[in-house]
Amino acid sequence: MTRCLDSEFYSRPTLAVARDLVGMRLVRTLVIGRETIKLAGKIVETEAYGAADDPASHARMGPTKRNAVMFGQTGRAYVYFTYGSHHCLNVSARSFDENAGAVLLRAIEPEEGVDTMKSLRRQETVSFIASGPGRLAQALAIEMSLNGLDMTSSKSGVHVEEGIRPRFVYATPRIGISRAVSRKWRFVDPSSAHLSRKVQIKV
DNA sequence: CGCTCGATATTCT
DNA sequence: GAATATCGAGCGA
Repeated sequence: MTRCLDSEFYSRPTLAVARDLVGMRLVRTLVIGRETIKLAGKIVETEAYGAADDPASHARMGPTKRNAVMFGQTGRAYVYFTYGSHHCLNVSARSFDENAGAVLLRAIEPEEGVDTMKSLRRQETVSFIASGPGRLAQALAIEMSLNGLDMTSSKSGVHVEEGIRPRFVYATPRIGISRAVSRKWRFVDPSSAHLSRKVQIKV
């Protein structure tokens, strides 16, 4: 039995949590009638989002109905709907001296339940089946009803297990934002071929 | 391959 | 009214 990451793990600086989640294993448990389906994959890409001091964060203006989870207990699923068609999955994480924070899960390498992910995505191409926050959410059947879910329990439906982390991770600017572009708060597994975008290597 | 554009909920101005 | 933590279709080279 692999250890489920607990609130101690998530109650650390958001940046550290985002970095350390790379290499961990994201697990989604779907119960359909009498059947239990397990979907899982290695996290290969994350982004950290902070509080008032982070102009790119949903939490920058203070708590609202949408971002409330970022201000609550750590280790909770922060799910939001964006661009009118996509869900994104985050996990709340912060140290005690920060008042909001979350880590956006951007990409996994599918390991278990690949066929179910394909049918949820309506795609056959496996290489990018869960690469990109919208695709990841669709491949794992993430919806608004999961917002606020306790991810520190393996019974909740979504949790993260201990995994083998790479020796180091790349830190790059976050994707799709226009403020605080220079902050390198995106973390990727250097050896993964399943990233939502290729890492720009400086020459 | 790379670029443009439409979809369209939620929040901000 | 404008922007957005996105994706995929359509088009041209």
